[in-house]
Amino acid sequence: MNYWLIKSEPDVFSIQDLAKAKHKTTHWEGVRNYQARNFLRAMQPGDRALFYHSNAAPSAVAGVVEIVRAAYPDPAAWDRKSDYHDPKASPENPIWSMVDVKLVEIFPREIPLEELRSVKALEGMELLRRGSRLSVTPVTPAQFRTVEKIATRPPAKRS
DNA sequence: GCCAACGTTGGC
DNA sequence: GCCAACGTTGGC
Repeated sequence: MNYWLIKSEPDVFSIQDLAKAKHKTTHWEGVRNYQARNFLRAMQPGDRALFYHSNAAPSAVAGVVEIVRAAYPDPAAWDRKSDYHDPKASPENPIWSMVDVKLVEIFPREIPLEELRSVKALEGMELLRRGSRLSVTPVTPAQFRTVEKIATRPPAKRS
């Protein structure tokens, strides 16, 4: 089983929206970056992912989801009316993939980016890399456990 | 809203 | 295949 981190702008789709969705499940559509797509394709049912709110105030990890369906074609790619439309995509040549994810938990408190940066055990996390923009990234089991642990206890005192 | 970092496009 | 121009992401 592998661990990941997936980003979403809460104004577009938040973890609270996921909690309200049917079966607390959604299609993770709209990934339009090849590297991120390839990570989507490496996901397997049972894998878990941190749900990160980007472009938020503050940006933060908000909870955990489970991958419940492996990658399959993202039909929004050839939907002319979709924000995620790609003129090069078609049903015969889907280009882009999506997975289905299901809510596991909303953390009792969000962990802001600034706090993640202060945690020694999270050094090297792709999200924290300077200029990192990938919306789907792998996370090590140790990093995943560290984030889960931090989420269930009060914020550390900052020096 | 600004802007740095990054990815993509297209002329050559 | 290089690289400038452009578009997007996302922190702040």
